[in-house]
Amino acid sequence: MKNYFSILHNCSLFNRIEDKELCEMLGCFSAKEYSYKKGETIFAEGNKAKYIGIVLKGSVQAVRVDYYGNRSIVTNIEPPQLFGEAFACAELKSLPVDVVAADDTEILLIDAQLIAHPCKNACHFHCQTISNLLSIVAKKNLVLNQKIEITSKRTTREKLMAYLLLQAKEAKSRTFTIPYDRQELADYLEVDRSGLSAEISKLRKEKVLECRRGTFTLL
Amino acid sequence: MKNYFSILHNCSLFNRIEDKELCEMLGCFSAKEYSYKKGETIFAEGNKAKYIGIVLKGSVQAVRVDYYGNRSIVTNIEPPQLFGEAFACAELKSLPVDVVAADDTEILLIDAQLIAHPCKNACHFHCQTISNLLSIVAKKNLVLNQKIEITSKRTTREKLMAYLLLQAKEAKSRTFTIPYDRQELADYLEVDRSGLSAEISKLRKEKVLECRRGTFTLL
DNA sequence: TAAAAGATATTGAATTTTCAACAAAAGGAG
DNA sequence: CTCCTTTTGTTGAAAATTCAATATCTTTTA
Repeated sequence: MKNYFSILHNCSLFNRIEDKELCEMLGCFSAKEYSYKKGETIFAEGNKAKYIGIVLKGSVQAVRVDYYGNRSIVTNIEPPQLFGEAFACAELKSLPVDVVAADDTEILLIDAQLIAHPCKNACHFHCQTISNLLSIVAKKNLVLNQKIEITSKRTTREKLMAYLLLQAKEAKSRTFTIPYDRQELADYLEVDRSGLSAEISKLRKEKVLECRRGTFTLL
Repeated sequence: MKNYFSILHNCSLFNRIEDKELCEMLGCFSAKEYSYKKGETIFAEGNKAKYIGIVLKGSVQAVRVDYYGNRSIVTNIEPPQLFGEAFACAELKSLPVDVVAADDTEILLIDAQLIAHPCKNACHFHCQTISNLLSIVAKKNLVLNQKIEITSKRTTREKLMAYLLLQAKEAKSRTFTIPYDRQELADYLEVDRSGLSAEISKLRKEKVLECRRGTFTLL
C-alpha cells in the first residue's frame, strides 16, 4: 500500500484531505488492493455496483459487448483515476458494462456505501470526500458527453478527426499518444476496424496526419 | 413560486429536506423562476456553466448542433428533474451543449456555487444537498450510458429497437409514449429521419410494433 | 536470427445509410 | 369544412459502412 501513497495523494477523491487523515480513511473505508492480468474482468456486467475502484497501476476499460459480440469501449481509466463510482453512487443493481484490465493492473477497491453516505463520526473528511466525489462524477459526465459528441458524427472520418483533435487539445500538442490500438480505437469510435485503417491511410496520403502505432501527429 | 412547491417537494435534490427548510433554502440559494417559449435557448453552448436548473413545467433538451447543422439530442428533461448540474458541478468554463425549451417551459435556476461548496452555517442541509446532488449526477451518468448503449448499435433498426425496448421497460408496459417526434427521435438516435421512418414502416409491416405518432406498442 | 504470433493495412462485394425530392397524412386556423 | 402548415412516409441514387479474406508489417519468443 505504501508504494501507492503518492498516487492516492494525487487522486482527486482525496483533495483537501491531509495525508495523515488519508491513512486513517483508507483503514476506515477498509480499502483493499487487488491485481489483475491484462484482459481479466474486474467487474462483470450484471453485477451489483458496490465498489469504487481506484487505478493504481496499469489501466482499465469500461466495455460493453453486445448480442453478437460487437465490442464497444466506453472509457479508458488510468492512475490515479476512479472507476465504477457513478454506478456505485447510483446504487445500481446491475452494472451496464464490464470493467476489464487493459494492462497488468493494480487497483484499490472501496465499499461505496462507506463513502457516499454520511456516518456519525469523522464527519469532516466525510463531507469533503462526498464533495470530491461529486466533482469526480460530474467530470466523468463530461467524458461521456465527449464520447457522445465524437460518436454522434456520421462518418468514420469525422469521428476519427473529432477524437484526434480532442486528444491534441488535451495533450496541448500536435503530437500525442492515444491509449488504444486500432481495434480498440474502432471499438471506441463505434466503427469497423478495417474501415478505420483505410481512413487513417487516406488521411496520411492527404498529409493531414502522420502516425506510427498509437502516436499521432496532426499536420 | 408557491404553485411549484409540490414539484420541488418531489425533486430529488431536496430528498430528506423538510418542507420548512426547503423554503429557507430556496431563499438562501436565491433561486429564481424563469419562463421560456418552445424553441427558446435557455443556456447556449460556450456559456459558462454557473446554474443548476430545475424543470417546473414543460420540458427541456440538451442538444448539440454541429458544423453543418446536424442536430443531436443528448437528453430530454421533464419536471421535476435537474439540468446543467453536471456541468456546473464540474465548474465548466464552456458548455458543450445548448439547452433549449422543448415546450413552453418554466424553470428554476440556482447558482451552483451555493450548492456545491460547503458554507459555514446551514451545514446540515448542505451536506444532505450535496449528497443528493451526487446521487442525481450519478444517475445522469447512467442516462448517458444508456444513450451510448443505444447509439453504439450499428444499424438504424437496432438503435430504434434498443431505444423502444428500453422505453417499454421503463414504462413497464408494451405500450408507451416517447417524448420525441420523428425528427427528434432521429436526432436522439443519431440517424437519418427518412431512414428512421422507413425502418418504422418495415417493423410495422413485420408486425413487430404498432405506432401512432409518439405512442408505440411492441407486439 | 528465424519463425511465429499479433497488429495493421488493403481490397472488393454486399449491405446500409444518407440525401434530396416529393407524396401523403394529420393537425390547426379561420 | 376547407385551406394551410407541419409532420410523417416513400422512393431512388449516391455515398459510406460493414464484412470477409488476404497481404504486409511489427513484435515476441524460441
